[in-house]
Amino acid sequence: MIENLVIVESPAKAKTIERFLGGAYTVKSSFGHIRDLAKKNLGIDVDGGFVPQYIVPADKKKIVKELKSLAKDSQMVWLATDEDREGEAIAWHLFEELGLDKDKTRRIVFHEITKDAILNALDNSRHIDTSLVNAQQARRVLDRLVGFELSPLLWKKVKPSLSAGRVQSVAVKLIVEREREIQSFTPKKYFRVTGKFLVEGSNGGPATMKADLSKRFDKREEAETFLSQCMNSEFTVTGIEKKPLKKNPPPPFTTSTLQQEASRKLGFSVNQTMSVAQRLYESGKITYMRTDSVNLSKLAIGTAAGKIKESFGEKYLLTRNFTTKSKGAQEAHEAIRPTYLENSTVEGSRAEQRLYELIWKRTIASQMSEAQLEKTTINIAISGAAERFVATGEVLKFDGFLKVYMESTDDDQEEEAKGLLPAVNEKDRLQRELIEASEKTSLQPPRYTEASLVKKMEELGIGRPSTYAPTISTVQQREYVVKEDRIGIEREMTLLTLRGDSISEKQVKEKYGFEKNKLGPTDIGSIVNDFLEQNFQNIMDFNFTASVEKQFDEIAEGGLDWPKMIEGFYTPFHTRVDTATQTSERSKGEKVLGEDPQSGRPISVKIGRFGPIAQIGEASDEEKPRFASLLKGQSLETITLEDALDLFRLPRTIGQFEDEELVIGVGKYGPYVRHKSKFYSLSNSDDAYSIEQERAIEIITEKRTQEENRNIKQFEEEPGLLILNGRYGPYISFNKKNYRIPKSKKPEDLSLEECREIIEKAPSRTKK
DNA sequence: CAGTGAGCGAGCTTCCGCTTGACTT
Repeated sequence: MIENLVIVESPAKAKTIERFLGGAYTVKSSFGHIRDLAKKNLGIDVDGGFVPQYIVPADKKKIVKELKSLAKDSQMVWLATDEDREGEAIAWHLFEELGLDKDKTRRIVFHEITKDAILNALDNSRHIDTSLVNAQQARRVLDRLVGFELSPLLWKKVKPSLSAGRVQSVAVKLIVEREREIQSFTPKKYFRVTGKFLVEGSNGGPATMKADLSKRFDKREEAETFLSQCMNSEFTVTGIEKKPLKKNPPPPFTTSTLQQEASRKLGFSVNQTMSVAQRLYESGKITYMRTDSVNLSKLAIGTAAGKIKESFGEKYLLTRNFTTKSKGAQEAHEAIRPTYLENSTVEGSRAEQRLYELIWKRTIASQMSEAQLEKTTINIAISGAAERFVATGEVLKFDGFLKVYMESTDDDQEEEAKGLLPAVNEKDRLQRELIEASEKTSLQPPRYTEASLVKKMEELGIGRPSTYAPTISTVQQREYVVKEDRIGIEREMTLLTLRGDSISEKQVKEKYGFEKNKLGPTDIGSIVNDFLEQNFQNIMDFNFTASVEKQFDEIAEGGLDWPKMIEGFYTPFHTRVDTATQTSERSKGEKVLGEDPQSGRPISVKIGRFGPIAQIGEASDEEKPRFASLLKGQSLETITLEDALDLFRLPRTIGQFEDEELVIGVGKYGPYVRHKSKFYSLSNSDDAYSIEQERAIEIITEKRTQEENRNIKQFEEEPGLLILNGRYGPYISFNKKNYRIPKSKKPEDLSLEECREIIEKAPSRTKK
């Protein structure tokens, strides 16, 4: 007989709690939800008042069986699932599925895993909150209806295996809309003027002071006129202003902010962040990593305070509580923080150590005093001109929390390092060293990163901490969205410099549009988005989730009947699905670009069976249409008639080499040159349309020498063992497996014995 | 490795939100 059975959601949590409670309590976990809607026929009896059909999924049968038998032997069962909508529902499903006795079941909740919080929870048990459970059922049923009615519609109208849903479809929409903003963006050119003035430095020697002109010029002529005006001007300090500035530390991490900072500071993908955090959590080093709360337990704040005093002194200590600002936060857990704040570092993999350190610093910083800065602004008047120069500088008076942590931003524009300004006095005449007018362009909106998309979704109240990473993966798996690098372009900008009595001109190269690991829509992504926008505007509205959430809240408060709410949504929704099924055409993103000058037949693009294609002529024509696949980086939306025509210029013969033809084409793996029926990939900088014989031969010979150099060493006794030169340097190849060569050894000097030893000692790859 | 681009009409795909492994490379 068990005295007390406590059921929580997470096994790591169960372990900790059992330690706190001791022998009279057995703590087990449900591993999340134990029941879900059946997958057949929606899993909802739509006509019978939206009655959900719940089943225990195959992978949950074992745990349900185990819990059931434990519960039977227990005097009291404590349902200690999270205190939010989902947690309440899990408790209810447990109650139902385990066949619990109402008199021997208690519902308890706590927001932090501390001994006090848990003991306190045991003293304040309650019953299952049916209204809250109903709100969850409404949420679940609505998501199923949307997902399982829209997805099959897409299979019919666009392509099999596609999907749509309340969350993912809006995530894709964000990406599609941003891309369109970028495509329709016209950069504005302007000239920014900066001046450098000679002043006396702090050590008495000469120094320069940089100042920006208060005005930008749209045209080069205006900038030039201004520079020539300055030739004879005097520059006088007309005002010095000093302002104190305070900076507060950011709140401790939530899932979303952790993903953002790990992306910016450590270059982690959201998936990577979550799996590293999971390992830290499982080994007891951090608190739960899926949370929307910025709250810290009293105990944690106390430990942080002690650590701060000890390491930095009382001056650096300022404890505070943060409150959440994000929409729909349910705050069932604490913020993400180290379990033991006294440990500033931990053991583990490099990734674990780095992420832990980030979490530790952020948590500690959140309880430190504000940073104090002094901002200085110096105004400089120009005789004979209405504009003025402004120099700004920031001096750190007291570092406060900045001693341990500085938050990063997504801003691509580099903040110029502003330091201390030299000491100048009002009415000082400044000597001009030079004045520059440099051409700039306004920046296009940035594409989303995984983490900045999560941030946006959180702002809109779409998705939950446990779903951010999976959603980002889903939209990429469906091929609605791709994560890729954009090389950008290099362009020339004009730089005008006034020095002495002359103005010189220079062309400066500047990179534009370079982006790494950014998200962009695919053609399918855009087509699906437009199809959904056209037929289901309400669901695609960024406020859809917020408005249904409001209704879920009413259900949770007992003021609204949940099947009624669902009916109100479903009736018009289902009608729209029916209409779209009957009336809307198949969406292939077809678009006529113009006419083929040679044949006069129309040129169009669309999604074909194997992806986007260009087409000359129509299927109904007597003469069959000609087809060509679009190249990587081209899209239905942006391809021009010229680009499409170019596609039909391949394959083409560009000359001869060793008595055989050189043919340029584009295949599944990109552009290639074919020679003697062998294929050689072109490099990124080669252009399939303009590449010439000479360069093609170069590519071929390069590849040949590379292949010759591939073999470093071979052994007669063991012909299957090779020492090869690969992309990442020399390695050993044996039995289809590759082995790294220790840096201390020279690959060409290795003996067979040494090779065997390396193979023996190679770590098994399944190890974490 | 380097192509295809109609529809014979099987049987499958799909949601969001809770949780972890069990699998590969």
